[in-house]
Amino acid sequence: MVTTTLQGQSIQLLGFRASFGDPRGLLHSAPMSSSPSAQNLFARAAADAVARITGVAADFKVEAPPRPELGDFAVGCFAAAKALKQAPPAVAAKVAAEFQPTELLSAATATGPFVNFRANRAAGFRWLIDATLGGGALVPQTVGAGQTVCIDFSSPNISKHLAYHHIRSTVIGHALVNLNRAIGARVIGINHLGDWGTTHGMVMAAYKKWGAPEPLDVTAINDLYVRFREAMKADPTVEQEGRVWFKKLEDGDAEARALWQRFRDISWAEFESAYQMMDITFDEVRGESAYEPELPGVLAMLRDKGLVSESEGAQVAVLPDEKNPVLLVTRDGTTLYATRDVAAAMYRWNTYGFTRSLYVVDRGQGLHFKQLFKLLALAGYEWSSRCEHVPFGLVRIAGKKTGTRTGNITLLKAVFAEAIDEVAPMMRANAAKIDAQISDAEIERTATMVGVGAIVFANLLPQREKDVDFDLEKVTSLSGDSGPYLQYSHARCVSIQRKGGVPIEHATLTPEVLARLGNDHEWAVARRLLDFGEIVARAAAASEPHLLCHYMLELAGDFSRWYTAGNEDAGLRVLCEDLELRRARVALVGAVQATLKQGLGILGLGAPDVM
RNA sequence: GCGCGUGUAGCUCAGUUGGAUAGAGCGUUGGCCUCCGGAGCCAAAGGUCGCAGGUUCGACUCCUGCCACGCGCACCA
Repeated sequence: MVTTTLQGQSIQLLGFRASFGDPRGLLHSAPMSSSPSAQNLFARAAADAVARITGVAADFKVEAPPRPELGDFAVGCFAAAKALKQAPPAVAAKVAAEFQPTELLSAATATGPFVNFRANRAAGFRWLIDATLGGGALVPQTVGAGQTVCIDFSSPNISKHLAYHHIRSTVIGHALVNLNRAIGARVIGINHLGDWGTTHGMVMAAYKKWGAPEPLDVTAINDLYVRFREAMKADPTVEQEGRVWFKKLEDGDAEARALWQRFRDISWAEFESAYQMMDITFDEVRGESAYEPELPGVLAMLRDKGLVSESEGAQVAVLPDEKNPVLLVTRDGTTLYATRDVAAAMYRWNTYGFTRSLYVVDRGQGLHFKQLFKLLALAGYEWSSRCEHVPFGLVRIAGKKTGTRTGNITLLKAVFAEAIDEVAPMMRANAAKIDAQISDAEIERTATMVGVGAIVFANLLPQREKDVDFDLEKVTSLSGDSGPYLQYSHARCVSIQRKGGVPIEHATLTPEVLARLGNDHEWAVARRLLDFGEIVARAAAASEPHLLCHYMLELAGDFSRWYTAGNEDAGLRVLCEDLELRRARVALVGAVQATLKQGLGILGLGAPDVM
């Protein structure tokens, strides 16, 4: 009922939008650049000051000076200088000389071609305490408001385990879901299960041929597949049996359907147990099979538009400037995944009317998506320009490519289990050291959070397009740039607040209280927090979770330096004797904790209170 | 062969639409526990940013060529 209504609406929408022609410029430039509204107030004030004093209307780039002594916000005067036909240092000097302090910015200094602004620290602390502990938000919801983003991620094949090489799509996709939600977009996270195709015919043929031990599980099903591939190598005619069974499945044969359903159910139960460990859910679990009823219509549509031709017995779509055509129907008359992807793309458009439709799939399938989007464009769907392949590099294990086809496979859950084992003893040792009462069940839960977090973070940290070579020892390493380091920082924040014994309800954090903050360590932390919103917006726009990973490490580093400084200089300690000052500092710790928790949540990591 | 991607410290990686002295982690060396939890902090050593040209006031960043490695290129997904 609801679906019908939605579809009806969006079909109208389609016609409506189509009449406006190519929306690419508008639709792509908006989400792809971090809009000025993602910048914090202070950075914007700095850019405005330069624009006002120089009289040059431009959206000046604001960055952090290379060294904090220089200032808080830097604006280079290159563009303004060009417009005014003056030397950049002269323009910078003029801006600095004419600058009048405001509520947000206290000073401006020219250093060469740069103007370095200093924030009014009191205003900075006030703003971020309101944004984290009050009703505000560090991430402006306006950035993604009104956008609808479909994200196809994880999407494993049934009848196989969730293997380690699935982790990047799963983890990157999950982070993108959270990033887009964080900026206020409506997000549909989609698990496009590989539950259709010749492969599944092979599994059925194998099952009929050899049977399998009961109770049937994914291992047994996958063994059938592997055995079938072996048999194919020995006798190529065996392959035909698989094709026959897939044809039966597509033709609606009852036995084939029942068998397929069983394999699918068993597989999904297995996948779900792994997703649960990562705390991942999907808004839509819709396999390729779901599009099967629509395929004849899709093919007819493509034919009507003159896009289908025959080649070597198969039906293909020939694309301009492409060496190979898109295969739509095999010579056996069965469909291929490109056909189903066309149907899925149309379904998503008709159902959701997306602003962006992301496919978080490994780089090896770049050609497939390039051709898919091209085909959609040829078919007249201008919304194909809103579809984006979000590619990522290979996962290797000990330098070797992984995957079910290469036989080099490591189960995701096995990797998690090893990481958890690695972490658990330390959790127990720490529990004894900490005052808090911790039950065994709690320790176990935290060990899972930290072990899984280590693996998740390690796969998010490098840029998407880089290959990652998996090394268990390194991935579960807890020191340095790791998920557990972030989680540890969070636990320390909670611990300090717990021991603080001072209330930090937002209403009690008066200007007088916050005025007690101000030393360089405290400010370094605050200054970092001010960047959170822009980082999240940029990571969402670029579909690059690693931007947030690196930011989180820097935030945790700033925080660590602050509380370590208290070891040598008692005057810097958060839990100082002066209760008003203590309250102000604990509030800042609370702001850090809230931000670490939000950031960890976006990345898909838990934030333990003790660990 | 064609296409896509990657090349930054011994190793793993950052480097924000071209901008200030190219930064982290691991490892190495040396410091910091009567210290709010040492999964931490500080310091030192370590770089022809693959190579060669070009554009620019300015290039790790943009363009061209080359080299190395990886991946993809018709009936699997």
